[in-house]
Amino acid sequence: MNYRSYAGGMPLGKDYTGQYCSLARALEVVGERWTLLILRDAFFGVRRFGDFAAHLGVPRAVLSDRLGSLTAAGVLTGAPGRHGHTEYVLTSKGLELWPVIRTLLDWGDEHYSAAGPRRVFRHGADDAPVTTGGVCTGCGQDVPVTDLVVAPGPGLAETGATDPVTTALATPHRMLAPLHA
Amino acid sequence: MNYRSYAGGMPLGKDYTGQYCSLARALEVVGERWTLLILRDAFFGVRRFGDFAAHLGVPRAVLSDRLGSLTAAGVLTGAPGRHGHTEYVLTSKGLELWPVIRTLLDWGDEHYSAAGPRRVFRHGADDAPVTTGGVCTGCGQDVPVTDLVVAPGPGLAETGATDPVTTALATPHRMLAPLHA
DNA sequence: CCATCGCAGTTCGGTCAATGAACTATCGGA
DNA sequence: TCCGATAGTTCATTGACCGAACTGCGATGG
Repeated sequence: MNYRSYAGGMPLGKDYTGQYCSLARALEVVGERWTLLILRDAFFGVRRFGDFAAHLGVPRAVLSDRLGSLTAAGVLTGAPGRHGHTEYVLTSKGLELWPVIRTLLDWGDEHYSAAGPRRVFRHGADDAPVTTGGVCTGCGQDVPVTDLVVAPGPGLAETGATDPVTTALATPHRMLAPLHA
Repeated sequence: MNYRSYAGGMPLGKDYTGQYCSLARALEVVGERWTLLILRDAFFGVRRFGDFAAHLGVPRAVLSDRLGSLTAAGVLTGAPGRHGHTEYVLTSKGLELWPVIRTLLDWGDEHYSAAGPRRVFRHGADDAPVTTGGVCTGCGQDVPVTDLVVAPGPGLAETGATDPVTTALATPHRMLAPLHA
């Protein structure tokens, strides 16, 4: 059986036909090159095509394709924004991907960042660190991603990058808050 | 043996140069096509080249490349097995990827499996379900992946597949226990 | 001791996606 | 209406993926 029929075609050539596993289904949606990095930026508040392109260095054709696939899959929604430009915002289905990104991020910090985490996450309410599992070490509550603040960690190196996204992320920042207010 | 060496070049065309983020580093290791499915099978106890190939339907050249990359990255280790064949086993670094696979699996079950989870995970000691976060709903303990039992869930469809891995996974099975005893 | 079998991994030609640069389209404002 | 900024497309090149066939090796058995 061929699952190329979700929403008018799987993300180009990246399906896993024959795998009857929810991991395979999930990877058909978020498993392509660049996709999780795009979503990470979306969690950080990036909403505009040009900001994704500048921050990620992804070819514009690929970015266009990925934003379209994610929108078709219901992970992002393309709302008309302030100046007539489309704004790509995470849906509730997309927000549920946060644990995936958080666990991968932590694994990368653990094994590929000798100087410690590159970014740290705190509870906006009491500024205490939040564990991988999403529990605030201060108040003990389960913190939804909308209440998280991301800040530079000890392992974050100077990059010299000057794009708006990198600049905005150099200071603590509430997750999902749009970079362009 | 074709281990595309990690020193002197990231895994061909799959690097994310310029991204100073641990997510990008992690994706360079586990973000390529098929890689997470290979690791999922490794958690399920698959250790042999032919079993991976038969269960996943991945081209053998790609499988060979991925197993080599993962071994070079220290996620798998290639120990000589029973009959002179190499056995690919997860290292401790690889075991730490379980939360990543578990969260993705749950997201896929949630959104792409109307009949419920395709597989369920229980605590081997008391047979109670274990949450996404790894906590046993029976005893409340944090259950390491080595103490998990995976069993078919309500959403698991009949596939007609007859390969050894699919067959072995049709009944409850301790995670990481080798399929070929 | 040699033939055979099963499994591991490589080779190879065709196909398809990623890349990067240049180009076009569209909207808002002066 | 003209202009500048941003979004998204086109296109030739490069490289990864695919699938099938092939090679090589250790174990088995007559």
